[in-house]
Order: sequence, then structure tokens, then C-alpha cells
Amino acid sequence: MSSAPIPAGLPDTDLVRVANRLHSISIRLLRRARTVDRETGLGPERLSLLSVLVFAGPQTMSDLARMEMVSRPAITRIVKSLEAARLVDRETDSVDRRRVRLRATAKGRRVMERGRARRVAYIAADLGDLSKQELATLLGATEILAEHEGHATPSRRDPDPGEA
Amino acid sequence: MSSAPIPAGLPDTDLVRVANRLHSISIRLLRRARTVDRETGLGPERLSLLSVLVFAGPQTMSDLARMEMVSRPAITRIVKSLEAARLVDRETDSVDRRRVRLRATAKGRRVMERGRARRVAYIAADLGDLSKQELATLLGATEILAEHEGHATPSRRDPDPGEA
DNA sequence: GGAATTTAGTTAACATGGTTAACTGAATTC
DNA sequence: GAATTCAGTTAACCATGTTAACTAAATTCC
Repeated sequence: MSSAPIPAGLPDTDLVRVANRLHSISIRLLRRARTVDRETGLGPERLSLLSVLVFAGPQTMSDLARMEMVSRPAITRIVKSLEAARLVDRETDSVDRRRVRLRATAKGRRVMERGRARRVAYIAADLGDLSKQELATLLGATEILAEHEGHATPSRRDPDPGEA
Repeated sequence: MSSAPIPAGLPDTDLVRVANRLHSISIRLLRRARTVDRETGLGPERLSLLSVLVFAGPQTMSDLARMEMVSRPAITRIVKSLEAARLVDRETDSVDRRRVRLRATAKGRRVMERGRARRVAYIAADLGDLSKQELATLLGATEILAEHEGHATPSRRDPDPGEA
């Protein structure tokens, strides 16, 4: 009963079984990890946007909207509040003056990094009782999945992964 | 470049590396899977609540609030809209008439199940180009993680390096 | 070169979901 | 049986999402 059943209509193959488990596991893992985010004083949307700027570097408003898969007005507002908190700053593009380049400030990077450290520490603590053997299997599996990210099938019209 | 770096302040052990990778992988996996949820016509909160009722069976308002980690008023509102859509129905507890038992309707179960099938199919398609060998590793890893769910350590407070 | 169009971003009006505080009514305690 | 506790709702408010309409800069095109 540790895993949810294969959804009706899908074949019970190894591939589907893995997909199904990864799905359930990811949901629970993130749900738990999220509980430590309170200490950042930021909601999920701001944290996510900040994380894009920290890990993917400076971006324009439209870049962020695409990456976060939300509308530009939504980005305008979130950026505004992050600027007010001095976590992000903006600079008008000197070539195309319509464009705005957003960057995480040093404070923004610090907040982000500490938040992620808390999450990862939390997850690690949660995995703490695994055997050496099990850990080795997980290391291999996460290697595969992380590698797989790079050449993920662009088969569908999915816009952009984007961190967090 | 496939995985995010270990957050500053954490030791570079296998355990932390696995935790870190699981974190990044889960974020990206769910973010992509979520894109197919549009077809359900429901937002994330309603879907999540419906999924609890489908997979964990009937629950009271307070149960749901606890499980979803939101306030009871928030649950009241979401349940109301799910009832309006005939995805959920309520029944007053005959013993304790303060309590309300919420259940997914047949329609609710159908919507939920199809939504999950779409997600899992999407993830499976995304993993489609893995080798037999890799798939075997993932199968083992997900088995470990799914098993591990049961006895998750309710972590105590982590050492806090002090934010600026 | 200048009008028309496209592009980047903002503002406005609105819907939804989160919160806390205050309320209603049922169950429990004393 | 009065006081308290408990389950759920309502109200007022804040944050975030949307679309439509706007401003201003860049580009197209005659």
C-alpha cells in the first residue's frame, strides 16, 4: 500500500509503474519539504521566481512569465514585491529599452540558498535511515533521472522546465 | 549541469546528494506533469482535495484541513465548489451531528482517475527512451522510496545558521 | 522618413484561494 | 443544567491568477 495503484486505462508495464511511483513520491516529497519554506518569509510563487533568477541567471519579465508559466501581469506584481524586499533588482536593457533585466540581489541569493539548504537538509534527514545499499541504488537512479533532464523528449508543446 | 549544486552549508555526502537530486527532479517532474491538469477543468487545490477523498476515502472537514495543511475555512470553500460541480457530496454524521462526512461522487472518482492517468501517461512518455537497464534501476529505487514512506521520520528542528 | 504594426511591460477589473477572528450549534464537562 | 469545548461556517482581508486595455519602444513597410 506504499504506492498508489496504476491508473485505470494504462498498461501495467515497468515503465508505467515507474512513472506512477515517481509521481506519487514526488508529490509527497515536495509537500513535506515545503513545510520548511515558512522560514524564508516568502510564499511559493516568490520563492520560485527568485530561484529562477538565482539558478538560471538574470531574465526579462517575459522570460520569467514563460518559465513560470504564468501571465506577464502576474510576474510584474511578484517582481514588484521582491524588489520592495530588496531580493531582486531591475536594470533597463541599454539596447532595447522596452526590456527589463531582473537579477537576484546578494540578499536574494542568500535567502534562496538558505531556503534550499533547509529543504535538502529536511529531505536528507528524512532519508537518514536508509542502508548503504539502498542509498547506492538511489544515487544511481537520481543520476539517471538528472541526466535524463538534459535530453528530455521535446515531443510535446511544453514550454520550459524552470527550477522550483 | 543536469543537477543543481549542493546548497552551501551542507556536507557533500551521498545522502545529501541524493536528497538534493530528488528535490530538483521532483520539482521538474511535477511542474511538467501539471501541464496536463488543465483538461480536468479544476485547479490544483480542488484536484488535490478530490484526490484525497478518492484515495484515502471519506473524510470530515477537519480531516481534510489537516491533510491539505490549510485552514478549515479554506476547506469549506473548496468543498462547496466541488459539491456544486457534483464531484463531492456530504452527509452529516448520524452520531455526532457536528461532523460532516465528505465523499467523492462517482463523477468525482472518474475525473480524478482520468486526471491521474493523463499525468502518469505523460511522465511515462517522457521516460520512454530509457534503457531496460536504467528502467530496472528506477524500478528498484522507486520501490525503496515508496516503502520508505511508511516510516518517515518527523524531523525535529534543523540547526539554523542564522539569516541576515 | 513617417505611418502602421509588433513587442515589452504595466495598469485595471475581476475570480479564486489563503488567512484570522467572530459566530452558530452540537457534544462534553463539571 | 451551566460552562466549556469542538466542528463547521461566515466575514473581512491579503496574495496571486486571469484577461483586456493601455503606454512606449522597436520594427516593418511604403
